[in-house]
Amino acid sequence: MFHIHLPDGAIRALKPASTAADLAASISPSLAKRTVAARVDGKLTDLSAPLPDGAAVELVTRDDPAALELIRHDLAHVLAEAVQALWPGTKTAIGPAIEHGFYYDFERDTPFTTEDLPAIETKMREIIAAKMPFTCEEWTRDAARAHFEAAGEPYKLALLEAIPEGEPIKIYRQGAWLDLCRGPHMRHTGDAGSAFKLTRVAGAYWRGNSNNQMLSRIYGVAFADKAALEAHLTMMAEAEKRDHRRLGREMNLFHFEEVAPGSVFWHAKGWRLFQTLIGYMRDRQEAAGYIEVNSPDIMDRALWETSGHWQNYRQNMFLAKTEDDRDYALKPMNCPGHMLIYGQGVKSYRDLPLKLAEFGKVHRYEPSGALHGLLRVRSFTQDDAHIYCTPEQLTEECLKVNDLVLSIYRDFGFEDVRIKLSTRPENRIGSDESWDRSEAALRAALDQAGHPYTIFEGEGAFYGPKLEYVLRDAIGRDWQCGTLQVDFNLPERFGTTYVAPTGDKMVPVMLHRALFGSLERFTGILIEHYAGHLPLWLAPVQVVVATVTGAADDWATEVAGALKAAGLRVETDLRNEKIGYKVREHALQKIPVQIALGAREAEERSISIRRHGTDKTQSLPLEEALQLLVAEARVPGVTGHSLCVGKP
RNA sequence: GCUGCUGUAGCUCAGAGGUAGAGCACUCCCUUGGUAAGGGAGAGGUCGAGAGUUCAAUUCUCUCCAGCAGCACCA
Repeated sequence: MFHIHLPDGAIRALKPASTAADLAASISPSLAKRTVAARVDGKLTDLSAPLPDGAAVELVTRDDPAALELIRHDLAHVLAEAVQALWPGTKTAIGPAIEHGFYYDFERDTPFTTEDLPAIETKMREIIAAKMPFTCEEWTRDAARAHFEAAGEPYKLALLEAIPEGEPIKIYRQGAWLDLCRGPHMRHTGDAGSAFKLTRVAGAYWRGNSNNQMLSRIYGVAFADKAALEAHLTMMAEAEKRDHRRLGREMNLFHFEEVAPGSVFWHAKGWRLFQTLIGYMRDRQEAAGYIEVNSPDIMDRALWETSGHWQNYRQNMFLAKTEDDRDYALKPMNCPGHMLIYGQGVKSYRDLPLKLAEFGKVHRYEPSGALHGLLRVRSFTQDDAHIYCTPEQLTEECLKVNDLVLSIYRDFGFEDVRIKLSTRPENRIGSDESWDRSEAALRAALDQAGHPYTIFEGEGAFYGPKLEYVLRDAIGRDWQCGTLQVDFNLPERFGTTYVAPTGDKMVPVMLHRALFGSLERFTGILIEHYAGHLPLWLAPVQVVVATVTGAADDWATEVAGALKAAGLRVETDLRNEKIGYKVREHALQKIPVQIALGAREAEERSISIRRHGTDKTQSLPLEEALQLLVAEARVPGVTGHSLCVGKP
């Protein structure tokens, strides 16, 4: 007899070679109607595939989260059929489901434009309405090769050749159209539903390799139902509202110019935010035993040859040749400078771990297409530090960095942090043995910390493996910020040593680490994370004191003076405008606290306070408000009382 | 860097082969007004840069620069 195990533990007897569709039908007609696929022994499969005897089968209905991937993948096929119906001869490459939707890559003499999308979408809806059944066939390699050769589909042929010998070659049909595909698919094109939208066209390299042919990619978003699609589109609109490039302009924080692509012009308010972050980090690092140093921006080629940057990183460096024909380079990293600072004087094991920190501005010639507001620039300030320690101290130092970085992110409300471990890349310096040790040290620290992590093979820096800290913002987007890298190579290249207890000269291990990563980037992330509504301690202007009438000018000046004396960042607005006008303007500037003063307040020596994001006002004595605001404006972290006033 | 798109006033955007417009912002005047836009007047642009076609180019063509989306790369 033929048995199937159901998720609730029940065992069901069916006729041999039954399919999941038969199983659903045997349970109930309504279930059969809603079921679009099955999970057989944990793996998603077609409803029409024969079940193995004794399999654990879970029926997947269309509203199952697992069906979402099928919806998106089905739509990719529908998209390809629509495109080939509209433009016969278009070559197809690959079309997977992705986060939020799907895409398909095509090759065509003239790439698609957004004007083509409505027609394609209409065609897709026709194909969906036709409810063409998806059927799976297994072909021989020769048959498949013959078919795709005849069809003029070189990318399919390449994909076919990449399928290992012995694996089945599956063809999915929907009506007259077919595709080489691993599957699974739902019952018919109608199951894909109508909650989708083609969003954009873009170029994409065949197989993701920039040496390959550029294909034309069409993207779509898709969800199980209209509500989810709407929610996603709303979320996209929300992300656009938070765009730091737009908020940066509106809030007068920074701007960019054509003469300096990828370099920030910080306005007074943006710079204050930037410096507040530096002040905060300086406090946290000082408490963690770091000492701050500073190294030159431009250094001779010889240094970069010693460090290996000249050989391995030159295409990313800004070079400077002087009148006397000497080659300099703007530093793309701070580490070589720190090597020279370490190298001054003899270091003892008693000096270790030595933690040199620098808010160094580095320049990297990034590809033009990579630039993106503050998030990807060509000159940026790192909260960089290099920790020199003994091999015995290595794991503990990694752990300390890990604790520090997570604690710092928490101060900004980033609780959800993922860690990536990137191992040795092809283009690298140093022996395999030192790479073994470096990678092992990072693993050991992570295991001890008990924090889960994901390994990315071959993605380390050329001098060492690295941890990367990815944090998730208020609307669920991921941002890569901090990094921790182990380096056995640079100390060797620079001949760096310390005197061990035995009196022998030993080579220290070095850690590179940055917690914000790039101050520019982190500022941009914060703007988006907070949607411009910065917490009081970060807001460049914390309080605006605005008058209702000229009669309150003196009182407003006095109030502002008292707030300033208490260390708050305050501006006054005594303009000849109505209070509603002033309130609106400062609300648009996302000023956290507005204080409105009229004849009444001047008379009572009180203040009327209004918090950003509300339309409520509260009347308070000045003293009380002062205490409240000062407490709220306190910088989190170690000293807890620094307001960064007058800090560099 | 690659593919596609875009570049007109501080911002958001119209516009046409015959040397430019709107709203907001800005300046000035009137208004002293109680929590998201009071009224009036005014000023403001080598139409991203260079070349070409044309009697004439901001408009058409080409090259470059920058930006946007994606790819690739990356903090």
